[in-house]
Amino acid sequence: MPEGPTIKFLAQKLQKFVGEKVTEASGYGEMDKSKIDNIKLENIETFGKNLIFLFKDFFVTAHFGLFGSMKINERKKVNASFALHFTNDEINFYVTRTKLYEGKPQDYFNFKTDILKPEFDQKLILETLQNKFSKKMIGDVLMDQSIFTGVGNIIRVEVLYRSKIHPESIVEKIPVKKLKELIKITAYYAEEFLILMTNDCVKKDAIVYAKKVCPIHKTDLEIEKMGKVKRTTYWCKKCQKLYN
DNA sequence: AGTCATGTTGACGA
DNA sequence: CTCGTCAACATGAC
Repeated sequence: MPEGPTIKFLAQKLQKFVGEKVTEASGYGEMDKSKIDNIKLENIETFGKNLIFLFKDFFVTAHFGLFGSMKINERKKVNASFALHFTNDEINFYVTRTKLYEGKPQDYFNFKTDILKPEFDQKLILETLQNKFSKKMIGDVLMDQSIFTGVGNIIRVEVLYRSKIHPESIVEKIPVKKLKELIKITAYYAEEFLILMTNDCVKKDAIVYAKKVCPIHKTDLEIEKMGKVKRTTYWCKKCQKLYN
């Protein structure tokens, strides 16, 4: 269900709970929930595909994996893996993995890599690509959460098409100008994705993801589980140049 | 009904 | 030790 923008969308929906008192937490997940006991929810934010609930001295991350979902004041038939209870409300999470951390998110996460944060640092991303990922295929690197935090398969496929870069291109062979363009387009498309979320148009408005034909050339798209990520990748070999 | 998926982790063996 | 492979995940859309 989630890529970074999906999680940010959920975080926005939950803002009304900020400042409220959490009476208790429940769920079959293994995380120790004893500290969440009549405590104020200080803030809700995100890091990539993690939803973050901040309390005074600690915080909890919630990750949806592939099947995760969330309901506000509604329950599904199956038990929740995690739930936050308020005096009159509850937030239920299904198939969601949670983890509790002491301290602040900034102690653990570098917001400069998060494609949806104002702190997203395009120059840092370019340097990291050149220094640590130069021999790798760009289609693989885009899915790496340590450098493109929040990118999922839809974003990966769409930004490669929009940048006209073949997914199997090797990072060091791609002209710097093209790499910069790719990074910029990734941040831009992440914002677009978030807007499309509100109208449920992400898949409908995707250009190549889960499509069959390139809209420019009217020719069949390549559809393959490429690289190490082995995720279904859609590309047009006429539009997207292979640098290798 | 079978298949496939917006994701990650941990087990296992080479 | 490190890498590839595979399953698992109270799932859900087509």
